[in-house]
Amino acid sequence: MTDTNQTDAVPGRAITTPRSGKASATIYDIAALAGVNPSTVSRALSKPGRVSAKTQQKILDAAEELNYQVNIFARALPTGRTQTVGLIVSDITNPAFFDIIRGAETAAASRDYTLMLAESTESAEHEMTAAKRMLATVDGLILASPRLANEEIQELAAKKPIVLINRRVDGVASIVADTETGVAEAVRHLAAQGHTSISYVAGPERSWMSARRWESIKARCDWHGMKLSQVASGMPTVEGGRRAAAVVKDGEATAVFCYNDLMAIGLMRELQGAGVSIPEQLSIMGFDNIFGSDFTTPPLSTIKSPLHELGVTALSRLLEFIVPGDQAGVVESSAGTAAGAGTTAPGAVGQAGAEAGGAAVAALSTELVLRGSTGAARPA
Amino acid sequence: MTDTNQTDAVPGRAITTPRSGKASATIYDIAALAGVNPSTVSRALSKPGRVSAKTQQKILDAAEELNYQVNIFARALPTGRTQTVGLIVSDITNPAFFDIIRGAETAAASRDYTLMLAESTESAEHEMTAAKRMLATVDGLILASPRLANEEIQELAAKKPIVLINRRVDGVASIVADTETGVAEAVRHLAAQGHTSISYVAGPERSWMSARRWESIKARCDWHGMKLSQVASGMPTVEGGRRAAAVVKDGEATAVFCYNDLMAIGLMRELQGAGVSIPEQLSIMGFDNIFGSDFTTPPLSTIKSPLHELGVTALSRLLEFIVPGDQAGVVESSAGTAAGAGTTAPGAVGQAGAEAGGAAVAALSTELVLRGSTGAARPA
DNA sequence: TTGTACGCGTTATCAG
DNA sequence: CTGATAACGCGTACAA
Repeated sequence: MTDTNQTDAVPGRAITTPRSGKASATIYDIAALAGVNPSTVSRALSKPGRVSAKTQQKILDAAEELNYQVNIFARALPTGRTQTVGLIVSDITNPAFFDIIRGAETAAASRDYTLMLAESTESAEHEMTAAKRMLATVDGLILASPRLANEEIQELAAKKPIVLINRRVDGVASIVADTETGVAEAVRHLAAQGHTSISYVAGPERSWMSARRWESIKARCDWHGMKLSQVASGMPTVEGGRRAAAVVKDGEATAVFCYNDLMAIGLMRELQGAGVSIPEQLSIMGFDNIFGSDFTTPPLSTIKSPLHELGVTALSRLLEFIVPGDQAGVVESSAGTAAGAGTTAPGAVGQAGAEAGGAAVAALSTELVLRGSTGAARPA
Repeated sequence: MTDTNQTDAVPGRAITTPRSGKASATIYDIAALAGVNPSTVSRALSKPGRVSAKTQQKILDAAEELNYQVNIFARALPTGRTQTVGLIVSDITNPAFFDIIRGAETAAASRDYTLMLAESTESAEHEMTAAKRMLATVDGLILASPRLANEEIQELAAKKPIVLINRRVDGVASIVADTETGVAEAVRHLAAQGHTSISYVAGPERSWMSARRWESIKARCDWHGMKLSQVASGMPTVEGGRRAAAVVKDGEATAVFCYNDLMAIGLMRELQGAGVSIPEQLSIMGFDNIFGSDFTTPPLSTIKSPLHELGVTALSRLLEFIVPGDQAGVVESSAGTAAGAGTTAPGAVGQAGAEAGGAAVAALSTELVLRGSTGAARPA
């Protein structure tokens, strides 16, 4: 049987489009069934304990029988809570994000929150549009590597709780991986291999993280007395990396850091296509350790980012703002710092920044992953 | 300055947690400002045209001034519409899905819908949980490669509009890529290279698409008089592919199809690790053409799926159910088939399946991408 | 502990 | 064409 049409199922049977899937049960229905008042039902279901054990049971049974399900919109109206959080990433197709996404999604699901996803396609404008749309619906928002200006982010943060990933903005909560450790290892390794001149292929201009990585590398190179230069900047994609190949090839550096793995892969492949052999003639180091970075030949040396943890942590942090009460969901129990920003009043000026539990920090640090794309420096 | 703490921003300034971001304007506010009745405002804003031009203008101006924004929850209460659709994928970290996700997200955003994302982590149970949670919130749902049983899917479809990707279930709308063309090309190619015995590494038991691909391959092999056997089945991941290596190695087949690229990559790498050279001793063919499939050595030959289009099309189709009115958003203008399932009454039995515009079909077909992992059959 | 009554922001159904 | 008014489903002071 040929099977070409892509739209429909078995012929003869129409696709069922439930116009009005029988109106699901309300607390009124269950109140009637249990012989109590709707408000009692509401109490029993939302704050267990403020109702007698037997009525509680009756209500629960009735709810079960009618397989009741709260109407979150009706609930959202009086409370403003939606049990939903948003996540905006700059590029869904960048594998670096899907670990973040999964981390956030998993953490959200485990706390009975639902995740809304949007992407900005590397555009500040799109990002703002998506953010605004989401803000109407969501209890809080996570911005991963946002391209927005600081003021725009603060503006958003004034409306709903916001947590940033890999970005710092005054007055806004943020989770950022510590680049220092990984970079220190990486530069030390390169130095040991005889490299003395390094270059950095930067990411987008608006990328806070790209600047941050540059700074870290710069600091370590200075320390080792190595020369560092930025040779280019472009889209954080494979194509962006390819575009940088020409400049890199003409440079004198014997090793190059790329803003991320995507660029590193693009750069490497383009260079190889032009006849330069990696790592004999040039060492290449990426960032993030994304899916596929070990598929290349040679496999990519890179600085691994705690992507998954970034997502999980950001979500936990966001939920702390939204539900100041519970401490659940945080995997590592940080030292002892109990009071977070959650308990401080709206405009309170507390020193919430002081807490940096040892465990949590370790979990968010970067780490060198040595593979085949780096090696000894070519003779001068 | 050392930069180790991952949680907070600049010291001295507390993180702002807007308890009550100034209650945004309601239609009452704008009614007062425009000197009309709230209900008139509602009309003017929701169904333009049913109000006089001048009051319309006054209202629009007032709304602009107060930068009014509908409260979607309040709206959802009477109407049931949320301007939100859900997408559930089986594995967020599978690159095959992110093109689908992006396609759906983009299409949704362009129609002013927001996308909710969840994953089932290859578990039917998780999938059901996620689906139920979403059902309460969304106007419709897309299930990409669901692991649910047919009855469960029909059960869901009875409540809200649902569109399946790469899965067929009686009575439920679905978008599936046509495997035939790509497979035909692939098998023909293998036959020309002298292969006479092929094997198939299957995906999960519950994967409808895995069975479908097997059938397509089987049909073509029969046609060419080639021998085909299924050697294994497992998780559709790199690891799953690795696990199949042992069995494949002992088999007599000189070429192997894998359920997807992830498995193909895993299989290839494991085999190479065991000393077998690809494609000299064994040809490997993947499915989907995911990100990274061209990074391997040799680069993977594969059958490309129209991932992005799958996402876009599924979303458009879903919206046709939700908003039967508009035809926008469909990129390719199909031949002439105007009437869709949208106009049929709830329980109507129409032959909605007959329409299969030429353009749309072509866009969803698969295609052979020949790279280095396939070659001439090894001598018997 | 439980019932009463009202508000949340919109849409929808009536009259006028 | 426009103005009242009643839902929509739930939370919650307040009273009993």
